[in-house]
Amino acid sequence: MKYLLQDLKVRINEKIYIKDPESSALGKRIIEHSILMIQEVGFESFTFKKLGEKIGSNESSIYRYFENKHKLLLYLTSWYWGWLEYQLVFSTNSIANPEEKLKKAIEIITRSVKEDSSFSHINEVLLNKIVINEYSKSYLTKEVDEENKEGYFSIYKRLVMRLSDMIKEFDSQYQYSSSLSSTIIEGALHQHFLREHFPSLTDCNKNVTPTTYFMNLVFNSIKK
Amino acid sequence: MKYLLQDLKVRINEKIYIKDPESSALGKRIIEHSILMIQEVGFESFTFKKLGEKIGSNESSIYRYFENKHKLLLYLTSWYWGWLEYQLVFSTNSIANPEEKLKKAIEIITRSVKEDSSFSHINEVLLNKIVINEYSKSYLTKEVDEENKEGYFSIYKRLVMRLSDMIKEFDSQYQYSSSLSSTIIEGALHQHFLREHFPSLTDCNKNVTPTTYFMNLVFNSIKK
DNA sequence: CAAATTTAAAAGTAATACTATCAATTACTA
DNA sequence: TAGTAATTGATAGTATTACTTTTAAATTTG
Repeated sequence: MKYLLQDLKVRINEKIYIKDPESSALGKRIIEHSILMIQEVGFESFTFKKLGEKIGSNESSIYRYFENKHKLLLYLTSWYWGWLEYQLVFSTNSIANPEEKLKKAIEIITRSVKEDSSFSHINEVLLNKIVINEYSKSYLTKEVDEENKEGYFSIYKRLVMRLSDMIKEFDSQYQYSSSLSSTIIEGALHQHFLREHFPSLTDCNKNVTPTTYFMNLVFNSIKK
Repeated sequence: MKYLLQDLKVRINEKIYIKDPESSALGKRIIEHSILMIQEVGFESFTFKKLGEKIGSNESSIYRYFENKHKLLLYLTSWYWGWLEYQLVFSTNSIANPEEKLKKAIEIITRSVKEDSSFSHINEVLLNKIVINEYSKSYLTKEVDEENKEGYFSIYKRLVMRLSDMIKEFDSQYQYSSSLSSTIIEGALHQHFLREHFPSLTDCNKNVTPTTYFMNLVFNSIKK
């Protein structure tokens, strides 16, 4: 898997950035250290000025890559969903049995990332944490409809639909495959968050993972 | 119901505010118009300065009630959850049958608020929309653990636990009542949001409500 | 090697998120 | 009902954020 991903580039909507950060050393440094910094101080306290200082570069240089930090968040989270989508497709592609396939899909989507693997400048473990803590903020805005029209969320939407399709393939009678798919993807992030910060609101802990819970939920609720 | 709620005051953790907004006319105007304004411009663009202008009062006067807009959001959402909890308890209290009780609970928690009812200065319909769009932002912060310790989320937690208890009452064998409860409460907000902004990611629409979906999900997944 | 592009540095602007001071108003209390 | 306390409004001020602009130096590319 590692090897296969080596040269994969996640394709991000070009309107999200001004200049492709993958196209230069500075761009890659911006991505690398923005992940470290957002994880460290949180998205609210994160600024381009601080990031500039950290990477020994100037604020204005960063603005030539991203219009603002919201767009950078869109970039990072799009990258994450694209990376996850790749894993999903790669791992389920060869599975013919719909049940097995769906099981594998849920496993990949709900597990937490524990190994920083394939991309030199992108730490997927931290990026996973950023998605858990910050992804909602990228769409819970007044501009969501415009940005959706521009296609800023298309990778995420494609992922939800892929899982939805697998649910339908497993049980063509089930009526809520899209809602269930979006519930799993969003709900998994939420359960990971609760496990960390509100343990009394979840049954997930050291032993029980969100994967266990969602696997049980899905396979009990459909195809009875 | 309306009449019964008339004199109910939702009890909010005293550390959330500096001065109780229920204790003065100005305080009530702050609450009333902050709801209108946050709904109108979104939480990010909302400022105490703008609110002051709107209500013909001074920025600094608002700061005497709330430390910052984050605390105000905590106040508003706590109030909402407290109000919802009251409805839940009131409506399910007399139901003895665990299945019926749970059904009623899910209905109350997942429905959208369509009538501005009981409190003169609080518009519950708009507040419901604010909770859908902004609630996550109140806990997806670096300060969440401290604030949780201070009890800022206790009403919400109590609500999740109440629903969790009802699930357990209905099926004592089910192992994930807390996770399921938190999934329903958070997931309902999410499905309402998707219905509005990402219709392709949900099966909820004009006819199918989040209530329909969650009712199906819950009663198929437990007590088989 | 020259031209084009990219980056760094510095300075500037408007808005945000407050804090402090003081005077005017209102409320409460003896 | 006068006196005191509490509340509010007005003004001003600070530090930070979220940018934009300009210019010059460095780097890349053809």
